[in-house]
Amino acid sequence: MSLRAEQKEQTKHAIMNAALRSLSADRAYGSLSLREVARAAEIAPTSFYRHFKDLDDLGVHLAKEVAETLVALVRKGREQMTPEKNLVRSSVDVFLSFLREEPAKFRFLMREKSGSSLLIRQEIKKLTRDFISELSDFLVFESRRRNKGIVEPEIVAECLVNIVFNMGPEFLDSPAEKTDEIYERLVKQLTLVSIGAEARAQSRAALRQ
Amino acid sequence: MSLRAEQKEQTKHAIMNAALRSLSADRAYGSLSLREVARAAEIAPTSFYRHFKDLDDLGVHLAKEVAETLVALVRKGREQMTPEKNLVRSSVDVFLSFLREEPAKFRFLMREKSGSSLLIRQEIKKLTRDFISELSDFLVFESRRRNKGIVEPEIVAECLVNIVFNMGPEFLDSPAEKTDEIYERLVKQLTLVSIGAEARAQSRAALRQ
DNA sequence: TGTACATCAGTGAACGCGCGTTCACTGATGTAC
DNA sequence: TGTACATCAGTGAACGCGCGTTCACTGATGTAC
Repeated sequence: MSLRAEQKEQTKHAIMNAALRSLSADRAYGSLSLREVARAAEIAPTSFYRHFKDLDDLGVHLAKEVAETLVALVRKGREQMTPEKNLVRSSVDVFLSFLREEPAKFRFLMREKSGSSLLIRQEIKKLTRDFISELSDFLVFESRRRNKGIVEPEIVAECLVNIVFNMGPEFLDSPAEKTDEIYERLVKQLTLVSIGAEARAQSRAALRQ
Repeated sequence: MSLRAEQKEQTKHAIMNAALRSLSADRAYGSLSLREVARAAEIAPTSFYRHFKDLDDLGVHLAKEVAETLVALVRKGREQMTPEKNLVRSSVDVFLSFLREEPAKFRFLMREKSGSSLLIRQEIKKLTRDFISELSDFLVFESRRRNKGIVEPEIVAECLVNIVFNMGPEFLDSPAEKTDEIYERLVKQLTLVSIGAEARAQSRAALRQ
């Protein structure tokens, strides 16, 4: 890549990071202004247009970056998985490390899931679908390894992802002393679904015999 | 109530309804302007201040109105419940009628749950807690009536509410021919949790014997 | 019931401000020979 | 390697616009006697 292209890429990422930084606890993406982002990225407002069509376009790129982070997260989760570890707890741990490392990305994801921009919402829907389908594959893989069956893994995966994502903001907003309680609540809810899935698989297997 | 007070109340509701109307599919509450709401309510921008401190204040009042609607919803659900009806399906039906009748209120609820205003978010958190606790009471009541146990009903209720609320936007955004598929997916997920809850209660009961 | 005064919901003009976007320009980087 | 030209990331000035908020005012409604 040429020097010029490298510098351009740098500025582009400076803009994206500036936008993420601006999305602190009390700001929705839709309330950011182009000038505000430019100021945070330390460029002239007009320079913004050299990299993105408008704020919507930037938002879509941010969503794609979040998607990449999530893909890496699942990979990390799979690697850290060992036969003796509790499936639910270790998955929650991986998710929590994501929350701690990239709170802004997670907030962006949750807020803009139902935010003002149609394009961003579509991108996030796509990313969520991909994440659910990854988890679904993983569930099938794990249930085989443990010689258990699983019925409709996509439904189970969607359920689990919903629960985990929904608890996320509560984690970020709560003081440190309450996170343990939320952690246990999250584990309990996921276990509930996991018990339900197992019970279903067993009754299905019993019928087959 | 005096004539003047009645007229004032009318205008106040005109403003609230105007705000809800403006929250169409692609608008976040945070992106509404005071002048825009005033225009929709057919009053002068300055008249807004006779009823609300600012847009945040209006948002909190909207959240309280949504809370009232939800309370009425639960009451309606309890009334429509008959011994022979499937618990999950009839609850979903009640929820869907709310979605169809008050789409704007539901969208407001989901969007501002993680929206830009702290005060509105707190109000919605409170309202959600109340709703979950209502459902939890109902679960206890129903499980007693059916001579079954239930373990940690609040956890189960929170789980169910998460799942139902999360599927809501998908309902509203999908074309009519896809709603049946989403309906079945929703029922399956809720059933999963309900099976999990039952399995847990049974194993708990077995241990006690 | 009538009168004189108080209240207050609703108003229109005006303010200063930050916004998104356009435009023509600069000057460093890249390219062709 | 040196030269002449092309590219294009970044810029500063300027535009018109809608915004939130203030203010002094109006006139219908309410109240006291």
